[in-house]
This record gives sequence, C-alpha cells and structure tokens, in this order.
Amino acid sequence: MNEKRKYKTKSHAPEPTLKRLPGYLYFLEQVKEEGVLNISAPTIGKELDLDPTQVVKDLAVTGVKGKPRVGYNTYELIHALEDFLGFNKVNEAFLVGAGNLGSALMAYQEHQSLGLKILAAFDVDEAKIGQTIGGIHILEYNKLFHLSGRLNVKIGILTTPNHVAQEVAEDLVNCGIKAIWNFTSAKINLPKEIIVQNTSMSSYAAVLLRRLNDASL
Amino acid sequence: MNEKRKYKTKSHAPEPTLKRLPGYLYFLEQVKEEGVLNISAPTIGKELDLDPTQVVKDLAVTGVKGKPRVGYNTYELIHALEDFLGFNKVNEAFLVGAGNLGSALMAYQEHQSLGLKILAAFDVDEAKIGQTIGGIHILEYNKLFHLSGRLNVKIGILTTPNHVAQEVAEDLVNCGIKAIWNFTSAKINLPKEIIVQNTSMSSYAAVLLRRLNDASL
DNA sequence: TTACAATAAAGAAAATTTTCTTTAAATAAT
DNA sequence: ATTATTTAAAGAAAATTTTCTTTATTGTAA
Ligand SMILES: NC(=O)c1ccc[n+]([C@@H]2O[C@H](COP(=O)([O-])OP(=O)(O)OC[C@H]3O[C@@H](n4cnc5c(N)ncnc54)[C@H](O)[C@@H]3O)[C@@H](O)[C@H]2O)c1
Ligand SMILES: NC(=O)c1ccc[n+]([C@@H]2O[C@H](COP(=O)([O-])OP(=O)(O)OC[C@H]3O[C@@H](n4cnc5c(N)ncnc54)[C@H](O)[C@@H]3O)[C@@H](O)[C@H]2O)c1
Repeated sequence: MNEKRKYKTKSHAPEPTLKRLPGYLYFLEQVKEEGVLNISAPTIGKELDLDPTQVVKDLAVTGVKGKPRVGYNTYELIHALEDFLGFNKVNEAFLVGAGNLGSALMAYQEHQSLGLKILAAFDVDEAKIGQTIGGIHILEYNKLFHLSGRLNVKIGILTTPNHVAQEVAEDLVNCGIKAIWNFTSAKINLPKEIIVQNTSMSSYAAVLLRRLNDASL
Repeated sequence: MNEKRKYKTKSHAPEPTLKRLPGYLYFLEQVKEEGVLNISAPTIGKELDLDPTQVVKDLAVTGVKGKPRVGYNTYELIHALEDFLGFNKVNEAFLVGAGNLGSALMAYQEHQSLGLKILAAFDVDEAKIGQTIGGIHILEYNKLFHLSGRLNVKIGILTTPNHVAQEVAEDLVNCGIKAIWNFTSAKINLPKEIIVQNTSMSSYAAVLLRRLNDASL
C-alpha cells in the first residue's frame, strides 16, 4: 500500500473529529457551488454551530493550512477532506440482508460521494434474489463465498435481522472482509483485527427522547 | 406533566452513557429470555466489551441498585432503563419524506420497543400519497398542517432530500414539533429550544473508512 | 511603507469522560 | 458464626476532548 498523500495529515485523529469531518465536507461543497473560493474557520463555525478553534483543530488533521485574513481555499480543503476520509477512492462493499434498511442503502445514491460502492447484495429470501435495487443485484447468500474469492472486497454492510447477525458476520470474515458496518442491534464478536462499526439508530432515539423528556420538566 | 419515576434517576446523564444504554437494554432482553434473573456488571461488561466500572456508572443513572455478589435484577434493570429512556411510553411522531430511508423506518417494527409510534407520513410525491407502509399512511404534505392542529405530536422524523430539509423543518416547528430526528446531511437551523438530533450515516462511514485505512498502513 | 485588523497556529486551561483504587456490603462456604 | 470472595459504590486519577489565550502571519488600507 503506502499511498502518497498530498498533505501532511495527522496519523491519528480523534473520533469526535472524524465524525464531524463529513459535516464540514457537505457544507464546503455547498459553499463551493455558490462560488466561494475561500472560507475562514470562524465562518464555518458560525454556520455549523461549532467553536472556531474547534474548527481549526478539526481541519488541521487534513494537513491543509489556512491563510490568516483569507481563510482556507475551499477547493483545496474539500479535496484534502475527501483524501483524508478516503471518500475519493472506490471503497468496494458487499451488503447482506436486502430488507427494508438494506434496500434503502442500496438505493442511496449519495454513497458515491463517500466513495462507497456496493458491488452486490446477498439474501436468503427467494423472493428477493434476482431483483435489482439501485443498480445492485441481489444474489443468493451462498454466492457470497464464490464471489469473495475472486474480488478483494474489504467492507461488509450488515443489515440482516439481529438474530443472524453473528453468524453472517463470521461468514463475512471467512470471506476476507476486514471491516463490518453493522446496522443491527446485535453485539457481534469477531477477531480483534476486524473493524466493527456499529451504527445503532436506537442510540440516537435514546438521546432524542431523553432530551425531549428533560426539556419538558 | 411531572411524572412519577420509580427510581431516583440522575437528572443529567452524559451523552456517551445515553448512547450506550440501548445496547445494555438489548443485551438484557436477550439474557432475560434465557431465564437469567440476576446479572453482574462485570458479566455485562465482558459481553459488551466495556469496562466493568463503566457499566456500573452507566447503569447508575437509572437509579437501580445492584447487590454485591448477586448483581442487578434483570427484570428491574430492564424496566428502569426503559423508564429512563422513555421507551415504555408512546412517543408519537410524524415522518416527512417517505422515500427510501423513510419507507425503511416506517416498515421498521422494532420502533415499538423504543416507544416510537409514527402516526403518519407526509410526502409531496403524488405516486406515494395514499400508500401504506408498515401500517402507516402516506398523506399529502399539506395535510401536515391540518393534522398537527388536532394531535399533539412532538417528534418529527426528517427523511426528505437534503435541499428541502431546512424548509420542511421550519414547517414542522410551525406545526408544534419540539424535536426533530434529522436523517439528512443538511445542517438545519431552528430556534434553540427545538431539539435537533442529527443522525448522519456518513459520520460512521468516515470512522469506518479511516480505521480501515489506518489498519492497512 | 506602515499601522491595523482578521485569522490560523500553538499551547494552556478547563471540562468531560473513562479507568483505576479503595471501601463496604452481601452471599456462600467452612 | 466466621471467614473469604465477589461485587457495587464512591471517590481519585488519568486520558481525552473542548474551550480559552497568546502569538505570529497575512492581507488591507491609510
Ligand atoms: N428498517 C429500519 O429502518 C431499521 C432501522 C434501524 C435498524 N435496523 C436494523 O437493521 C436490520 C434489518 O432491519 P430491516 O428492517 O431491514 O429488516 P428486514 O427483515 O426487512 O430485512 C432483513 C433481510 O435480511 C434477510 N436475511 C435473513 N436472514 C438472512 C441470512 N441468514 N443471510 C442473509 N440475509 C438474511 C431477510 O431475507 C431480509 O431481506 C435489523 O437488525 C434492524 O434492527 C433497521
Ligand atoms: N437512503 C438511505 O439509505 C440514506 C442513508 C443515509 C442518509 N439518507 C438521507 O436521507 C434523506 C432521504 O434519502 P432517501 O434515499 O430516502 O431519498 P428519497 O429521494 O428516496 O426520499 C425522499 C422523499 O422525500 C420526498 N420529498 C421531497 N420533497 C419533499 C417535501 N418538500 N416535503 C415532503 N416530502 C418531500 C420525496 O418525494 C421522496 O419520497 C437524504 O437526506 C439522504 O441523504 C438516506
């Protein structure tokens, strides 16, 4: 591997920073559309409700330098962010469980801007096998083992029911998958070198409901 | 309002704790099924990869006390968590934008366990209006203003395209919505008393891709 | 040029969250 | 009963993240 990067990026970025970066990227793409060539950290902070020094620190991880009195070069910053996040590469993925959520993810066109490319989806439901959603074919689950041999896919998107999540995850790992984007509520246990990214919507529900409840006291 | 709570809960719980609580709840429901009447913090921690003292501190926000040598009462803990998170109430919501993601959320049955009840969905697409997904009717967007007058719905789920998110959010606020669960990438600006819960999937993509990239260096 | 204002960068401080330590309580075994 | 062991609770320490300060740089305008 050992890819060359255009900017001197931070080797390790804090997770809260990482989570904010796509927000900057989305905002910057909008202002670029409006023809803004340079933008300052305080301006970004005002729009996104963030402390200006926080913005400076966050953007520093990309290695891009801003100029005092001018700000950052919009175009340069966008590219550095995409580069840093890996959004400008093609990150190939398999999806398992083409149900409600799986279908939505397959149909989601903006994945391209994340550099995410779902090559194929797999399901056990006969009714779904053979269908195409968002240009992605739904294949028989067993085909996963054949296909993964030929392709070198590193990312698995897990949108099966909770109770099969563990076994499907293990299958994915046996197929050479290195990172699993887990949308199920199940806690999946895998060898520690496998990256498991849990994306629990109920966490957000918890925060929302609690804040709503706190507010109405 | 002023509901009585069975346990002396912490008035303010840290957000990381709040986000972990649904995970405990899901796990506890599983072990309850298996007939486990009591469970200790170290056991929970081992299963969920969390520090045992972290578990104790997290669960302490619910006000439930565990007994040394025995652990927590599974049943009591589940109920305290549901109570604390507001999952055992009926939290009524409107959904706007019955597209890919909106449809998935409408079809999602587990929302019940979060106490979330989507009363109706609204869309501008003629083709979608009149349809029913997961027992939820898709109504003409303008009906939102009529319906909200009669019902006292506090939560709005926002799954429209990004470019209309701001205006739809403002409409929701004008209809009396107090909290918005925002699934779009757009940053929406509303009066500060309105709770906006952003749920950005690209944040997770960012963390996943970066971790994957870091790993392969 | 020269002073002035805006801003990024770097470092310090504060706040928050997690982990570690100690203490006390409750059960089980002797 | 008594002792030993497990465990929750409470507090202290460490780590992390955010916010605040200071400094230095750059461009603008007098
Ligand atoms: N629908 C939502 O909006 C939503 C929201 C948050 C989380 N989730 C989570 O996402 C997961 C999927 O939810 P859903 O609503 O899409 O469920 P779903 O039932 O619609 O979809 C699950 C799909 O997985 C397939 N499947 C079942 N067993 C399989 C196996 N062994 N191998 C491969 N495929 C298999 C099913 O045929 C089905 O198509 C669940 O864990 C759920 O908790 C869903
Ligand atoms: N699909 C996914 O998996 C996914 C994942 C992450 C985030 N998102 C975000 O969720 C949002 C929706 O994505 P999607 O894929 O479901 O898009 P979509 O186009 O399938 O759905 C959007 C729906 O909103 C409706 N709509 C448009 N304008 C409206 C208005 N003014 N009022 C009411 N309804 C209106 C459309 O008719 C459509 O039915 C986007 O912001 C997207 O970024 C989607």
